[in-house]
Amino acid sequence: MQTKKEVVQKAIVQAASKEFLDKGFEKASLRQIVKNAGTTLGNFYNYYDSKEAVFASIVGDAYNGMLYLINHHDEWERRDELWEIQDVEIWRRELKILIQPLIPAITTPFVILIEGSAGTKFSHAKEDLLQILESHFIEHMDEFNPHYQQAKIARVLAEQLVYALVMIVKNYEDESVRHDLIVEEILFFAIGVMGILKAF
Amino acid sequence: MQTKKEVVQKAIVQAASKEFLDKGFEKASLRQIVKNAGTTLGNFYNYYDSKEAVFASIVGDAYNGMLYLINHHDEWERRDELWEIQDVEIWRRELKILIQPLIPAITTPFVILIEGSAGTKFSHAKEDLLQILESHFIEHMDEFNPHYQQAKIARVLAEQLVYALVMIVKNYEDESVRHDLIVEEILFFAIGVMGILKAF
Amino acid sequence: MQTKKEVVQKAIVQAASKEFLDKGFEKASLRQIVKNAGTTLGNFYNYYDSKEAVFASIVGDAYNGMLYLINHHDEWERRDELWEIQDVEIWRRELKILIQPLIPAITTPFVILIEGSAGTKFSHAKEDLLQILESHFIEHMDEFNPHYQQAKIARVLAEQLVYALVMIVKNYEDESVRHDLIVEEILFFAIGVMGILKAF
Amino acid sequence: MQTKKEVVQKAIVQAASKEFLDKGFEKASLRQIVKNAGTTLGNFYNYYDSKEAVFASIVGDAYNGMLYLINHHDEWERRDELWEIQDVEIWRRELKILIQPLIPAITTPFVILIEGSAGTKFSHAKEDLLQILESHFIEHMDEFNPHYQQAKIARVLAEQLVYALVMIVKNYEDESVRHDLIVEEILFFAIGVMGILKAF
DNA sequence: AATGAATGAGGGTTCATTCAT
DNA sequence: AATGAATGAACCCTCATTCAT
Repeated sequence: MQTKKEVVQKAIVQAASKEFLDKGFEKASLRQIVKNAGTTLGNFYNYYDSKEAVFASIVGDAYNGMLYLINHHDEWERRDELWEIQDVEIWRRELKILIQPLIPAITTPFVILIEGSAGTKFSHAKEDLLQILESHFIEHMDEFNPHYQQAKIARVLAEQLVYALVMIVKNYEDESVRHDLIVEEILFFAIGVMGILKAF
Repeated sequence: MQTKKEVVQKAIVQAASKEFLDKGFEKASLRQIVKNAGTTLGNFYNYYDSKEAVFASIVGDAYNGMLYLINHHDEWERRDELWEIQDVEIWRRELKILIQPLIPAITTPFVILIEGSAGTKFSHAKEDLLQILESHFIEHMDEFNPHYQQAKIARVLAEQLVYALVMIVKNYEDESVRHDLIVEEILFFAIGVMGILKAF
Repeated sequence: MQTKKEVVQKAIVQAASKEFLDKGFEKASLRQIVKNAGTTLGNFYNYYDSKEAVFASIVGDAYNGMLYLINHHDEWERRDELWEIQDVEIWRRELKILIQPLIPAITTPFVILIEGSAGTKFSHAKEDLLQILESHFIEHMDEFNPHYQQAKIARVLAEQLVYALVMIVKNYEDESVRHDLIVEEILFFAIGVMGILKAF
Repeated sequence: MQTKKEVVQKAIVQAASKEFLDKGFEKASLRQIVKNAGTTLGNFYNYYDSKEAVFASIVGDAYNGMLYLINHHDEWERRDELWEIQDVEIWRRELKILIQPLIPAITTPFVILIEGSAGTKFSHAKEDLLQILESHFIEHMDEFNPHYQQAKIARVLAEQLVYALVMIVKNYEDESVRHDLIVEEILFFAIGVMGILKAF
């Protein structure tokens, strides 16, 4: 029946999510997944066509969300007046609102997509995100201080920002905790970037 | 005899380093390593007892160095007066010197140890480093501002600092470039942390 | 009820026939059959007990017909006077009539039986037919020329005659085309056999 | 050692040849092959990269030989004067010589190539051969009797000629027996074709 | 009559490791 | 010191069939 099917399907998705999160797509074992889901290997294929199919079903939305963000990155926050503000508390307050629409995207599937998609058709996702962030940073850094010497750091910053988001999701499950930490992370990030770009 | 042996051994270590760096211990293929090293599977075992043995020989020094740093972390730089300085350029200059002894530790074996040791007896190394950093951060943050609310960010900061160092090594081979970027990263990091802790 | 059942059953038989014809019994996929029949795996077993059962229902009549022909092969055409005729056109005309009763037997189920029954209880059918034909040929050849040296060719001739009929059915769907080609084939066959048996 | 390796390799090739001959590429089971070869599945991959690789090593020469014959088919026998000869015994004698160079090509690997290559990169081989034969036949038939009505039989004839060669190899292992039967088959074939084309 | 979830055996393939030579 | 054949477990996937609903 429908009911039973959904139960097993959810069990598979949950077990698969954990496995993909822990080991990534390639090292993930279907045998382990179905064992944890309480079903059998053969039965798995009544629900998904392949290991990659269940992966896609898990990260699909996160991927499309990311694509949307990337394709609309020119509409990202242009709250340039913020950069003049010196009061961190005001920053916090503003960021908390600014970040709001991003929160639903920063979830376990997003982490799996970024960290565990090697060997799948999504393997380029992480690089796509990093490149858009890197060029975004370089652009901002150049606006802010065209004489800055260490433009190469942009790549490293992009990687660590993405990684920070990933780690927040991995370490903390509570949504409001995640929200606070993402705000704090971006605050930290913005201040750090500004700091290395100008005296203060 | 001795000479030839060393040549092969070096070839194995080099090929294995590249493989471990690219794929991590578990995904690394011994067949690929010996092929790139120009020897055979059987002969590999004349040099190392196992896949893990060659891994250990590669990351061993980095691990011990890391252990030393961890065990002597109470002797870490306490240039507290720096925190009063507002001029970023002075920070840069001082950090460049301060960082100097750390540079030799931030190498490919270190990256392999941190990123690729899952499945080996070194798998706890990353966590050990992260915990010492995390508690170190918490300590400093508490000194700096005992009223700060988001202590949980310490964990995330620790992870991203380590990750940033890893990325610098992975993305840039030139040593002086690495040095500059590490300085810049730590500068960015310090400013960011200070920023979220207090108004400025 | 009855009506619906027959519709489904016919759909199954039709889809199965195509699948068995294309791939033979063993390579045929039940999943493919039910998909093409517009029903489900489970429902298939309300109509047939097994993959082999539907196979049997398809080839059963062809098999019994073949059995009948084999068991009554001593009553086969003995139009011995034909062998004296030299005019091919007369042969054609006579064969066209002689072949008539055979035509309804040379159909898709017959082809499936001969070509696709490996792995079923009908797997011996092809061999049975070949043996009767072979001994039939040997008998005729011996009558015709007792000094002929290559009696072993009888086996090969039997196989290729059967195969030719199979190919005619497989390649041409139009019944009158089939009829013409069967006549031509048997004509070709008879002339060839006579040819290698004697000068003419 | 080399010796041992060759023994196993030969055992694999022999067992695989039998399996491919009996079941064709797709239905052939590697597990069955290695069992009959007296080795293990894992070890098989020390000798061949894949199931298809061992298949290719078996049929490769036969395929190249066939390609050569196809590409040089315009140089095939043009012993047109033979067609005027009425004495079958002379035909036999001439064919025996004419066929000689073809014999080494008509072997077990050839049979596997023609009958068992579905699912491999050689799957088109049979069709290639059939098409060249069919057009060859049509050409000759048209020369011989431009008014002949049943040109469609050319396809059927091509298929049964190839099949006859396959059956000769499958049924008889002795080389001289094969030679005699191939001669007889082609003799039968030529006479049959001539017969349906003209009165005699 | 119909669904499709569940099972278990088998398919080809890759792997680190052992060992006789 | 060097070879690579041999092993056995694990990998993802497909299959015909059964059965509760």
